[in-house]
Amino acid sequence: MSDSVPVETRQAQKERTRQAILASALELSQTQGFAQISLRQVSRHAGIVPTAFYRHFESMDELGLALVEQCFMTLRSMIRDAQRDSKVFDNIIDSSAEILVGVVKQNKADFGFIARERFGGQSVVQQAIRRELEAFVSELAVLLGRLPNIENWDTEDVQMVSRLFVRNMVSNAEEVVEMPDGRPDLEEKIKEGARRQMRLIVIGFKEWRS
Amino acid sequence: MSDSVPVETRQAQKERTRQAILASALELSQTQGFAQISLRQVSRHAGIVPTAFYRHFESMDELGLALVEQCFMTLRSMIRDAQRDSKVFDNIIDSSAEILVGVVKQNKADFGFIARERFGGQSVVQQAIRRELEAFVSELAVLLGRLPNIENWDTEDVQMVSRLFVRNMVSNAEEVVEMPDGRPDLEEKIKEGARRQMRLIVIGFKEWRS
DNA sequence: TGTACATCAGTGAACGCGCGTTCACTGATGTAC
DNA sequence: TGTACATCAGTGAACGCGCGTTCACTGATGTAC
Repeated sequence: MSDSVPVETRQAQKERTRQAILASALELSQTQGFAQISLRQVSRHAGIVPTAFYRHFESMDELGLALVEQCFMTLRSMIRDAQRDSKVFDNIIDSSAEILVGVVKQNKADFGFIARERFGGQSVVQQAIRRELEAFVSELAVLLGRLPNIENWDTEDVQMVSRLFVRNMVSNAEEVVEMPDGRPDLEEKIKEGARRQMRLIVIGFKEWRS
Repeated sequence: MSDSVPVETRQAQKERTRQAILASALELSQTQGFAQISLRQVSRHAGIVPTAFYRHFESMDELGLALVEQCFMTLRSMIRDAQRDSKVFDNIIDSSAEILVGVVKQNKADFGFIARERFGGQSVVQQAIRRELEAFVSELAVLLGRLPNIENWDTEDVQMVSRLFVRNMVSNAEEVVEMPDGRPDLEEKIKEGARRQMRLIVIGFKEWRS
């Protein structure tokens, strides 16, 4: 291996730095909120000089949008996995609560970002998150519309229930994110709360329009 | 009226300035979020010099806490009025939705502050809001516990339902706050959504524990 | 393969700016006599 | 009532600091021959 053979390609090194910037921004925004962190802080944490930041993002706004995209990919993959999981068919409520709490716990940073920056963030980031959340409500509405009790509802009602579910999902995610580490008792409590809320809503389904 | 007779007492003038600071901070945080605004911006908007700020608040943190208190007073007075309103007894759901949308619309700034700073704000402000919201959930739980369907539930269940209501209240408040002015159609849609969500939860009450 | 040139991620100095906070001050309001 | 002093909300200059952004640069990686 001579000196002229690079250990890593230029492209790979650039990608590594980009990921370092994204990870730094996500970590720093956990304590302070994305809108409060500076380009210089992110760069410092990522181990580059402030001017090098511009090789990857035009501005903090653009970095924020990249983070939104990343966090919603995590959220979407959660739903995809839940759909594949056969246990979900046997017991929608319990397994949904289980999956929700588990996935959120594994991805606190991502879900925390969505919950936190949905309001209070920079307006560009806020708008992006709201757009994504609204899209997510519609996607979930399609899934819900296939369930036995709901298949004959009109579109607006299904959309409303979907919104109710997403809201509670976000709220529960917020709780898990706030949860201190190493407190399985609290985790179980949140899971139980999520289960009860969903059961309450589902019971409502049956009697709806009566 | 001689020159030596003051038009306004020193104390009254000081209170006026304090209110100007609070109002300025509330207005400025609507667009940027409280954590993003500076002591100098608030002072400028209130028509005083930055150093005069310190005559009223020790820091921006203290100003934030004062705003939290102010906003929750608005929220509590909403509930108090709702309890007094006799229409509420005839039709809890419809009149609650009506009151919620109406009051929030009249106090967009206050409710917006709570919704926005609950996450993403400075940590002191965040903590204060969460404490107040949790207290509010408990207060509402006491009221709910007196309702016919619920009076025999165990405490935790009532607390959970109360949390569900408060969450949806906050979510609906968020929607009203985001609502552009002069769109009665949107307002009606939110009101209708709130009505449906509450009805859904109330239907769940009846079948609970079945 | 070796050489000569191009690319471009990361550097480091420099800039002007708004920030929070300090300090000694001013002058209207309030009070004691 | 008038006078002399105390109080204190608001002033204005000054400070050091971190910020975003500019610019010319460096030197390893990539490419053409």
